[in-house]
Amino acid sequence: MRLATWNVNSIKVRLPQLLDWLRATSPDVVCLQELKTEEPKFPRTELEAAGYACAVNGQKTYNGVAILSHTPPVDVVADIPGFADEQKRVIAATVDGVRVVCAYCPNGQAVGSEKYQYKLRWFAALRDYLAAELQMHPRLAVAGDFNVAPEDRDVHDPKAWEGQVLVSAPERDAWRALLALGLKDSFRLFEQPEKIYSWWDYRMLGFRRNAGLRIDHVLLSARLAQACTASTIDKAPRKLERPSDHAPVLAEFGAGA
DNA sequence: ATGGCTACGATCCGTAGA
Repeated sequence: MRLATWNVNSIKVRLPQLLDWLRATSPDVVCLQELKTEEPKFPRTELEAAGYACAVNGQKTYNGVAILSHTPPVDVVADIPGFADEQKRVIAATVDGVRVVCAYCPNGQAVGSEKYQYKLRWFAALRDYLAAELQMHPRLAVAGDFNVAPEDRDVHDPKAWEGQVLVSAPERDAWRALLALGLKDSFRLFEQPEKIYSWWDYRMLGFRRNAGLRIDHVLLSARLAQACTASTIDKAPRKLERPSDHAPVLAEFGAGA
């Protein structure tokens, strides 16, 4: 199974690129974030024609997540159960016996802001949710835009970013609380080149300068981590005209999963 | 020089992203 996550920053604008990328890459499961559209306007027909069933949790203008899969997703659950939240940031489904949680974690805007407090509350709720999911599903993958660069090596200029939102100590603590559940960062299961990122600012020639952050991740339960054979970031879509500011992240599992 | 871009929904600017 090949699983991917991609923050597309508007499904409407990025649909042609997504369809091209699905044809070129043929992932079995794709987690999408920042659809920025309501479910009725989600391009279900086009994606079904491309061979993907869709589970969608949409919202006008902001947020919005979906799971696409060759095998239709079952036991679909939207949002974090028991956590009151207007924002559509989570959808979960089971595909081929793998429980997939697609997450668009809050940005946090600025350390200490109202949105930052919300981000930390949200991560606490996610941790509790994933702890319960792990009890039920030994084969669990959590894929999405986490809006946290876990370590300094995930940051192009750690000195400039020190203490800022996306890298601050409380955010990294929230990330490590997910790892403490037994989840593994798929990308770090393997030797990787240096300076690999998943997001580059549209401004300041961010991509050309490789001034990026690694904030999009695939977390795996122990069982899936054992069976994981590769995890990569595909920079190709970021090079296109009118790209998303995020690149897709992939994780692949062997038959032993 | 702390901006610079992109998307959205309402205009011809404000909000948000990260």
